[in-house]
Amino acid sequence: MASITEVARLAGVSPATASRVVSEADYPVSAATRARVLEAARELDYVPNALARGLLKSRVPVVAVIVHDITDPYFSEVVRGVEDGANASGYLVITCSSERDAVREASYVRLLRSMRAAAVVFAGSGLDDREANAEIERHLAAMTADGAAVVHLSPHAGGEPEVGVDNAAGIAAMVATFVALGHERIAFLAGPGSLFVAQERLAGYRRGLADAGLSVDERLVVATSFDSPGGALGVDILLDGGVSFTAICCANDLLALGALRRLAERAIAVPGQVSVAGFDDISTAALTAPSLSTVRLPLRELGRLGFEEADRRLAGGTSEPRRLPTEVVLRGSTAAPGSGVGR
Amino acid sequence: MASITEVARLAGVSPATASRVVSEADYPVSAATRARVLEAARELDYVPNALARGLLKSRVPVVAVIVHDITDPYFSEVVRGVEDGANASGYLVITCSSERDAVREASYVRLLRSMRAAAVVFAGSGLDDREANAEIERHLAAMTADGAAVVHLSPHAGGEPEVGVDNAAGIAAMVATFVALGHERIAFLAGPGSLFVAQERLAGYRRGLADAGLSVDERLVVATSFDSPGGALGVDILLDGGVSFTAICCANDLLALGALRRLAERAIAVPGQVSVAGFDDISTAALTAPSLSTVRLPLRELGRLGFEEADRRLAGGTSEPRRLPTEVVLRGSTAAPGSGVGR
DNA sequence: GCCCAGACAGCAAACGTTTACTATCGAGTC
DNA sequence: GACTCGATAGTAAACGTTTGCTGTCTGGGC
Repeated sequence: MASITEVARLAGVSPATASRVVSEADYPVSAATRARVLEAARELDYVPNALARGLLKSRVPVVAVIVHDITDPYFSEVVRGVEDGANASGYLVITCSSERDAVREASYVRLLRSMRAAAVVFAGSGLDDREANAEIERHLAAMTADGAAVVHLSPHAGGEPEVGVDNAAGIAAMVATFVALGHERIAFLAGPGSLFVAQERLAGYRRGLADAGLSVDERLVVATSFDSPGGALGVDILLDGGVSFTAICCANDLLALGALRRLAERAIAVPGQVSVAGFDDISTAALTAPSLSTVRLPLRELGRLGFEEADRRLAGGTSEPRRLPTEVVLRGSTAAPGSGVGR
Repeated sequence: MASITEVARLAGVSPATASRVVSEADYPVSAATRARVLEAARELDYVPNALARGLLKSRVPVVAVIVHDITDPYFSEVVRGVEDGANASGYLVITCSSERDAVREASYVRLLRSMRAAAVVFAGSGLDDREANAEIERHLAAMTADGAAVVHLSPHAGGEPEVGVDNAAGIAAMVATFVALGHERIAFLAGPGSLFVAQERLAGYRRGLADAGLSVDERLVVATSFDSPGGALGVDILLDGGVSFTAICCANDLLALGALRRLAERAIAVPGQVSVAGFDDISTAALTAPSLSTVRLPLRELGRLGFEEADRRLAGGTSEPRRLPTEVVLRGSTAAPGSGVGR
């Protein structure tokens, strides 16, 4: 591959001048010289070496997004949002999927540090591993000290996200919607208690019930994994527990999808007997039968704002934490209380 | 951030020696010296600069995956497969989403070239843009000449994929399954004719019918976009066309999901009146009601093998093109012919 | 007692840029 | 006519590694 030196030689100028032309530096170069350099660059199919450039500037125009699971629609939507912003600003986006393994997350962060990535955006909440988290914090500290930006989009061990979503308010709004429809016995599929987001959403459920003057029946709160098998399992636990309820509120859509499926398998009509609602509004939520009522999160915008926050920090700015609003979306899976299940 | 020079100074050795220790070079270093260097590195929280290293080796341990749309489960599953392989071999995976825009794809490839990525894996098939494709080819040529690996997982303008899936055989098998169930009037939602994959799948449909001694009714073949709105639109076109059929075979699951939804909206029973099948077996295919019969593609394995092929090429090896087998998965959306629709 | 090999360590060049500093030149200023 | 200044161009250092080459030292073989 041609280097700037060769371009300079072909154009009959010094590497410095060639560099000033191709990197569009703010430095005067005569029109004639400029043209000759450009022509030489074109002829040699010159593409600047980002490594050499990055080595000098100790930063490479890359923003990394760390997600729990790239196949989870929640995350891919956020990633797309980050890309929207980043690409418009000339950054490349690296997506790193930790598979919910803190050690893996740590090694990604280490690699990003070693590559001098300009920014790291954490899309998911923190994981549960003291040692790995300590390593991550060390790397992050070094990176920020070096001028890189770090942004969280979910609550994490270090505290509040710089840009986030009001999880608790969202769930509370869904609960209020159920109550308005006439439901009083509302179950909650909570996801794993170790996840910060799950904790916030559970808190929203409690708050929603409290706001409506209803008390929480702990037997109706079940914690499983954060995916559709977890939803199916949750329904089994609920049903086999025998406690009565007319609605199931889920901490995310994947749980709700699994719940819908298992309810169908166990011949329980939705929303005839039981209403179901999810959270996130992933694209498949509209495709199920019945279609899923849920709480829409502006995921793509969350990602975009996450990038913008990073960009602002990169430029030396700063700002207040920000919480994006959510919106209840009613579809086919919710209705006034039906016959319910349990005694 | 500490450099190897500082580590060397703290350990009281030369940078060369320090480098040989931390990079685990095949060069003798006395145990005592080694220990001192390691200790110094630990103390300074030293992390090697991947840019400097890459500049010297003119390669950075990164493999890039180029996808059409990161939110499409097909692609995220493939990406995960690539990650499986790459992470195990010490590579970082960069995911680049072209949004089906060849210009954007070209600028990604250019950036990857400038960053000296070790390998580029194209997950989706080529796009339709002569000029952008020419630029991409130029970059790719330079990269391969420089020792990088390029792997395609789908048919593209340059020819057959190095590792791929037997699309035509998969669709043909699905058609054969329909025929075995007793269907003779099988519609096909084809996706955009400009996509190579879509072309292969359409060919599979034709072959499947031919194998069964059935002729193709062109009025039952409808080309739309490759997503769920496309599926809904396709159903509308078929239904409004008034031509009779008892089954719909779709070129991918997203199409089938959209079709299922629209059929439900138009009160057509699945599989009571019409059977539906998809292609890909994305995870939501099992979550719909009725659950979707489809053809399972080993997407994750496709990604993993794609990485392995790249790895092999990086090591100077080469190999024959390879086609992965598919498998028909029967779920709730297919049955023996029902009353059908149309006259 | 001399020579040689092998183990170990350091020097310095090289990778491809960018940029602070210096040099040249012509034009305007007094 | 000497001086200053702005516009251009070039020189060389620096970013952080790796590695070929050149030593130095120790021990063993003769």
